[in-house]
Amino acid sequence: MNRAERTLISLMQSGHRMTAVRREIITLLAESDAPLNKPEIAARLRSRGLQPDRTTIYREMNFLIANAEVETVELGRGELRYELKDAFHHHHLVCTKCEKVVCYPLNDELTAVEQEISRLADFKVTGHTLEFFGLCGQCR
Amino acid sequence: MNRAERTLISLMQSGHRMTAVRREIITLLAESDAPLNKPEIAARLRSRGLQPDRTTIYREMNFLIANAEVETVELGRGELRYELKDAFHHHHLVCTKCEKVVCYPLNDELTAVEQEISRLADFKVTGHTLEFFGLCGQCR
DNA sequence: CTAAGTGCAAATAATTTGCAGGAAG
DNA sequence: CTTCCTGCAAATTATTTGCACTTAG
Repeated sequence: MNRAERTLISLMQSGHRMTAVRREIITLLAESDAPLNKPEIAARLRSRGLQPDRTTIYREMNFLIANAEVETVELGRGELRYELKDAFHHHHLVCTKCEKVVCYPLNDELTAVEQEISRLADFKVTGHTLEFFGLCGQCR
Repeated sequence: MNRAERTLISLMQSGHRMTAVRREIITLLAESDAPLNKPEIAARLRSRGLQPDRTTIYREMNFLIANAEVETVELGRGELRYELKDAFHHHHLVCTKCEKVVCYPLNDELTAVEQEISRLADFKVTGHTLEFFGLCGQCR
């Protein structure tokens, strides 16, 4: 069972309906190796024969986020990108020249830092975002 | 000489003009303890007696970024926030309940990670963004 | 004076909301 | 059948561009 199937089944088992738009958004996010923004999602739906109204995409992304199946990512351009929630926590390497994005998993390099913050700053850390910018192999 | 004055002088020494809007944006960013978005900047300019057109604010933020005096920050809401470039590299603690933001400096906790990325992923890291989310002392 | 900055209008794009009709289960 | 989903319209907000006028130096 792949990522898309797992997500589809999880939502249906929670009693949610499975519409064509919902199924295809989940599938195309599962097949993408980088987070996508809304225009990209709309374009990929079109190439799959679906042309939902923009409103539907807005509402569907909110639905998927509310149901914890999708996460947002920000890569420095003031826009939200979306990716399927994954089993493993990961970050991104963003090439500032060709804009390519690849995922990069980190384990507990930050847990010591987060504990130090809780201690020094009176702040209970529950999450973080970490993105790296630079030049990919082809662009350097 | 404070941060605002340093920025003003740096720009003028580079041959740039110092207009009222430019001076006040720099001053209010220097006085803010958290990055501001465009509506917040507009509101603070108004309370200082300036009501520039939105266009002017867009252009001025682009100018300050192009001249490396201001940086953008993204805090998970799909919008850009702006802060004066500081002498020390820092990150942010964002309270997910009251939305308060405080700065948090880190030294070289990530340099080992970045070196590992260069080695393992064929990617030359030139920068990163790191933001922490959680509950501040008053909200936990 | 002259280049840079500004306001205004216009065009475009992004986002949100309500409502009525359509579809999943 | 009943609830959820969807499209459409409308309102609001955000962003960009051109052009003529203003101002800093």
